[in-house]
Amino acid sequence: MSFVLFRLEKNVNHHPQLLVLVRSHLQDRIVMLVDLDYFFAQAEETRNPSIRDKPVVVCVYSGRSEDSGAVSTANYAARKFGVRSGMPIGLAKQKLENADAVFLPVDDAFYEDISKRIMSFLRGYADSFEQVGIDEAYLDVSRRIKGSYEEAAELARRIKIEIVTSDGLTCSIGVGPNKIVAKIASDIHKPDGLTVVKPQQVTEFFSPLSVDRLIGVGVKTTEKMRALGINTIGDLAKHDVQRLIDVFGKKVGLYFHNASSGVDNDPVQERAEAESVSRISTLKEDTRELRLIIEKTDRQCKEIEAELKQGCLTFKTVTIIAIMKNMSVRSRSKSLENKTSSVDVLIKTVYELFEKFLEQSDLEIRRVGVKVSGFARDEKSQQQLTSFIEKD
DNA sequence: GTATGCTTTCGGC
DNA sequence: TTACGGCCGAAAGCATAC
Repeated sequence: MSFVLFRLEKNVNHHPQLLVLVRSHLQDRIVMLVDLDYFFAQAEETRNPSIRDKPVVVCVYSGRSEDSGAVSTANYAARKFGVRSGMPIGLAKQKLENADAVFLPVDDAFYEDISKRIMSFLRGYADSFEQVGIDEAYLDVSRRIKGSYEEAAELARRIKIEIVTSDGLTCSIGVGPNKIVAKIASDIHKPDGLTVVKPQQVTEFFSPLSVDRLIGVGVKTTEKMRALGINTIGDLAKHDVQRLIDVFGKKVGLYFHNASSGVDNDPVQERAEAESVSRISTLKEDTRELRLIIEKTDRQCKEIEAELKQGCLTFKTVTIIAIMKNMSVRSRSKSLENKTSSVDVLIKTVYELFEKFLEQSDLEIRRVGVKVSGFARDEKSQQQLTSFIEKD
């Protein structure tokens, strides 16, 4: 994206008026990030208000034993006890001993339903719209707000009221000149926050923040940066670009450099359809027995087939995923000669990949998964579906 | 030299 | 003291094909 911008500016350098036009169009944006607070847990609170004041922990149970699985989301009452997303359920239970906590299984269909309603009216407030995951969305409101941050804040307040009124949920909103600033702004006062960062405030706002506030900076990258003496976003902004590129690679290094100064030309736009579909699940026990693995993956293949059928999609590449006893992740993939939608081909390919994989490794396997990618529309089944709908 | 495929790693939600 | 989900995408390094 920044490459396109560079070429544009280079070409219009001979035409000063055009340059101003391009620049103002790209730079004077107002972007909003709306993030539904602790979404799954809050959704559960609306369904059963009596749990509102208790610690609520929404879990993905793996089914292996009573408490095996991980925490998906916890409300703030639970977070006060140190409960975090991704944490083992058993550990969360220990932290919440005698706290009168509520543990609930995830109910994806319920959350999806709420999300769809909210996203569809949010879309109506934006010049352009980009949903991220189930509970977040960017709104480019530049045109309808005409460059006024005061009006943007007013719109944000209206949106917050509308979400509370329609679905009883609070959200946190960040407003800024681009997606990165809006995202970090939304993060700063949670829950039920509203933070507006104007262009001239970006440097002051960013400098003292820890680098891990940036999207793309997780545990590993934070460690690497710490080793380079980079702790805050301000430190990152002062660091030599070439050094960042040497350490993190060209694309990521440049991204860190620009992001740290609050520079981001990434447009707000609807995301494309998914490029892969996968299923992964935990085995009853760790094993190296092909039969037990295939029992699980056969079901996964059938689920994947059903999902692809809805979009009339064929696939080209099959990947198997194995999470070993020690939690290390392994994968193997194969690209087929021809695109297909056949579940039999999928099942057979998965079998062969796992058979070969087992010969190459000697650790027991804990979780297994199947992924397909390289999609294309299957025109034949699309026509059948269309004529079926027309007849109806 | 370029395009594509395969595998791994990292990170977001 | 341990404990441990299920998705998704981006990118890099390497191998191979053309």
